[in-house]
Amino acid sequence: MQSRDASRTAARRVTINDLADALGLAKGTVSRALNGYPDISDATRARVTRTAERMGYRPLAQAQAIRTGRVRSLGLILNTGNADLHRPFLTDFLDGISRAASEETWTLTVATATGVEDEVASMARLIEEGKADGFILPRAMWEDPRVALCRARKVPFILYGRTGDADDCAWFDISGEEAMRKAVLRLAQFGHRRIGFINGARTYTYAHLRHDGFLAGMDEAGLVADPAWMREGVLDIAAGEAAGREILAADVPPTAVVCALDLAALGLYRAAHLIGRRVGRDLAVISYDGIPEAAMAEPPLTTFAVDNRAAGERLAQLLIARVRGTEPAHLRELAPARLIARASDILEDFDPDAEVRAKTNA
Amino acid sequence: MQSRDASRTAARRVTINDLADALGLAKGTVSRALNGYPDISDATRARVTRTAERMGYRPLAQAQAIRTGRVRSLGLILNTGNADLHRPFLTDFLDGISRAASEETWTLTVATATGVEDEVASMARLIEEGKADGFILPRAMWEDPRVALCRARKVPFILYGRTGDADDCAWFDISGEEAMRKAVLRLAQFGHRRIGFINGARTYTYAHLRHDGFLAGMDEAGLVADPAWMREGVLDIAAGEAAGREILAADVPPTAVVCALDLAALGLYRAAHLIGRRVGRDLAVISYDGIPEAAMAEPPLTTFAVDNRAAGERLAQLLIARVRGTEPAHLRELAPARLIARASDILEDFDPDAEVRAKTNA
DNA sequence: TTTCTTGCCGAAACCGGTTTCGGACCCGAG
DNA sequence: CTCGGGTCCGAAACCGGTTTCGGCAAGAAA
Repeated sequence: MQSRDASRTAARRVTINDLADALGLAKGTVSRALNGYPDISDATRARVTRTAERMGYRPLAQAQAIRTGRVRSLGLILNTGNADLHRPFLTDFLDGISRAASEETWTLTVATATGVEDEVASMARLIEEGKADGFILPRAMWEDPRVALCRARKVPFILYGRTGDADDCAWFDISGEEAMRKAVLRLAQFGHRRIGFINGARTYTYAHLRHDGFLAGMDEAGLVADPAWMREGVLDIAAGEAAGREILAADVPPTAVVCALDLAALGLYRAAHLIGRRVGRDLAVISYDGIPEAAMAEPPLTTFAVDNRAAGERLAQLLIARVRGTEPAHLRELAPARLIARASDILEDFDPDAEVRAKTNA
Repeated sequence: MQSRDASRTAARRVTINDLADALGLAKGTVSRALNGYPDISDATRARVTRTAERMGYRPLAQAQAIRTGRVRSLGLILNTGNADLHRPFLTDFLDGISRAASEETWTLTVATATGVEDEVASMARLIEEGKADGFILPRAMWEDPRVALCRARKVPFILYGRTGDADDCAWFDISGEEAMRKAVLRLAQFGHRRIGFINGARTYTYAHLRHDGFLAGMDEAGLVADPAWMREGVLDIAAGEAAGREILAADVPPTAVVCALDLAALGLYRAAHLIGRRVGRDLAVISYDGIPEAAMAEPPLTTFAVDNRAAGERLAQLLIARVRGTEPAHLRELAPARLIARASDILEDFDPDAEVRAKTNA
């Protein structure tokens, strides 16, 4: 009996007409009852919803969309050229988005692109075919062409990160600047006075923010940021190694380095290893991102972890609200990164005073 | 409520009615011209397509879908519980699918799930709301409930991998059995006679196939597979380490091990390290998957690499063909894995004869 | 010339929903 | 008893496409 039922319902789905017929109501009435219109009596509404449930009625998303203009789908373009996306970041992020979307019976439409212009083209296609109601824009850039496109087409969007001109932007971000500030203060508290900084690329907004955070921390600790210990534009391990070698080769090298990305820190590990300095003994490192490799590194890397699943969830929720009409100004959230204290930032035999003496002698 | 609605303020799009008006034709005629119906003159068709192009007309996907029953979207459910998906596998895979889909102006709808029953539920929802025309089912299982669902609902699907009862299944797979066979023959050629095997979990079809491939290779090389050197159900590094310790602790341990997954091999590295055996000197290892960590391992791991981007592309193409009506029997493809010979399988001072002597003496 | 094709297009139904509009019915006030 | 005002629902338009059906005109066959 079950199998016969299954095959019969598989052939034809339950439409709103079937429901209306079964209830003896007009299909418009059924629709209004289901969508919470106030001109339907409570008794009728209850009867409709109950029967709909019993008959297994599911409105066809695209049929609704044609009238409402909304497919209940979030658009996400993954930039293949972006090294970040190769990390587990992606699974968590997708899971968060998808989970929050499901909660509202929305879905996630994914496309990939190589390079920014390709990304914009993919978005344009999704918009033109009406396949997405809005977009999640990860890795916000300082000047973001994706934002320009959304503005021009008047398509809702939400940034993961912030952007230069964010007047009409909804966004969600992790406070990288706060993390960098805390990293500096933590190192200063351990007695470090010569603290370096390896930053990401300034095309992304986060690099500006983390830079500011680093400086704020230095300022607050009464320390001076020395350009000889600072590098930027570092996005992968190789670049991190190169930057690390430069910094560690300074006349007076830093005793601690803050990294804006875990990958940069992992590169710094290599650089230190090459010149015989040991992270966790001769050199303190605090980083940011919380990638799994950081825990596997030797010594395990102290880092500010980002919960990308939670971020994805929140982004999806905010974007749905945006599509439904909430003003962008009300859709801005900043969440903290969480410090995972491991072994890379505490030097076993570090003597601040020795550092002071060394500095004085020099 | 509507005036605040962000998506309603979007610029008005060019509809087929606008096109028909501009051309002085009936909208049905325009539709048929655009969709290649034979009862439209070439002259008219040319005029229509040209004007459509000029006016920037893009048919609204969901409006077409309501009549045709197809949204031109591929469904993909990512199982978060599956460790495989945490690897870069995912980015490449998504990129391949999305690329092939774009080629046909299809899109990719992604959902996530934890556990198999959740996965099936997510699929059901997408089907009921008509958000996907068919599904790509990665990591085919020997008995696959996702296949059961698709069969019951008569929804097209394609397997990445094979399944037990594949009568009406379209599938694409990499020949893991062939790779395992070649791995054994390669090791045998290097002089190994005691070859072990660490397999994945039998819930997945690939484990059956790779097991068969291993045995075929052993048979072909005139060698005997010893259960003492074989383990299965290994899906991550920890399990690989455990299996490796057991195998290497055998009375007569193997001189070489074939692994069905790189993660298992990486675990085996650890096990060998713990008991003082060194991969690449005392122990030969060949594996399968081609994850980036394999290249970073010490020594670099010889492995059969899978091109997941290409697989994604092909899967998308085959699924689209399936949705369009091609018989499943014509949609089955087997592609080879590519051997990446590195340093883990060639022992610097390996002496097969010494092995023979040792065996004889024992 | 008549009739039968054939090519080509218009008109309208249709898909499964949403939304607008108007009217029947009931109730209380005048 | 009548009239005004809510409540609640039916009917129909509408969304943007696809597909069916039928008819007109031109050319071919009789």
